[in-house]
Amino acid sequence: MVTVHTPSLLYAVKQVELAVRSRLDTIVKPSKITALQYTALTVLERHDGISAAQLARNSFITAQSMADLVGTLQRRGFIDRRQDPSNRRRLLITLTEDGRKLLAQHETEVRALEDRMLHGLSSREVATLRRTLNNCRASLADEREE
Amino acid sequence: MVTVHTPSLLYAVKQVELAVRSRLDTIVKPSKITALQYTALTVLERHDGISAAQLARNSFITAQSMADLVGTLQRRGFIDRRQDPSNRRRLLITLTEDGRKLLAQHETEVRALEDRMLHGLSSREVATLRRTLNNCRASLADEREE
DNA sequence: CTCATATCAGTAGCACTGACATAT
DNA sequence: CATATGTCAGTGATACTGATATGA
Repeated sequence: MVTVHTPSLLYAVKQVELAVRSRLDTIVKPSKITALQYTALTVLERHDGISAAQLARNSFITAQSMADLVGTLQRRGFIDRRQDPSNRRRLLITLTEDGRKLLAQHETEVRALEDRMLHGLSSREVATLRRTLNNCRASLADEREE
Repeated sequence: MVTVHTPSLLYAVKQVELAVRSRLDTIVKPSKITALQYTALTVLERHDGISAAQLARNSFITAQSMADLVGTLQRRGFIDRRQDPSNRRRLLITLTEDGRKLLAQHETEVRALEDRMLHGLSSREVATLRRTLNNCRASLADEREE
């Protein structure tokens, strides 16, 4: 019989993400959006004027997949896109007022969700988690290691 | 200061998960399975004789969604299901020899992926990450807080 | 010409709700 | 009766490949 030692940390990350998505979906469901769409809006809030292609690279998915997501958010009126003056091929994304309202609408509950996730952890442990996760993300994104 | 506090840790977890899924999909693609299917097999390896319903609860998805995944793995011959002698309604899942072979086939690369994710972290930091993620998962799963 | 960006078309996997049968 | 498990049907999202057009 073949026995394999499974990489439990890859799974631990997945587990937390699954739990977060489940809870987040419940929170934003009244607004008829998904957890992924909500998360994309929070990214756009922090990266105003980004393009869909940049967003796709940042999210480790194809430009085509991101186009779907962005198209949905635009049709729903949560984002606007306008040509980059310095490169007419690029369409820069900005949140609309409706988009910002949507984020504000769920802000309290989402923050409570994060607090719940971090329940029982010291501020030092939270800081370490943040730093460690950013490190993991950077290591996985590093093209030189491919 | 009028700064909207965005829940950056929820996003940090999502980012790492996206990166892992992207890399893992590439690794297991030659076997014509997805990262999620592979991950499910690693869970079954550690929880032999679990039911699909239990697996669904553990993964924060519906029993119907899990039935899809389990059905695929069974059709592909990676798992078997047999009636629980103590409850004929339940179907207990076990890995087949093919399932174990599949896991063994990608073991080295998947372990390397985890090592890559943890690159630059001390063994102490890795231990802390493991403990912290388990804590996050437990806090999010806790029904009493709903 | 090459590269990046955006898009269209088609396909597959994933996850949901609702309904239903069966076993405890 | 209620509860848990499994399944079927239908729908929507997510993400992929391949092809195409356009601009730097």
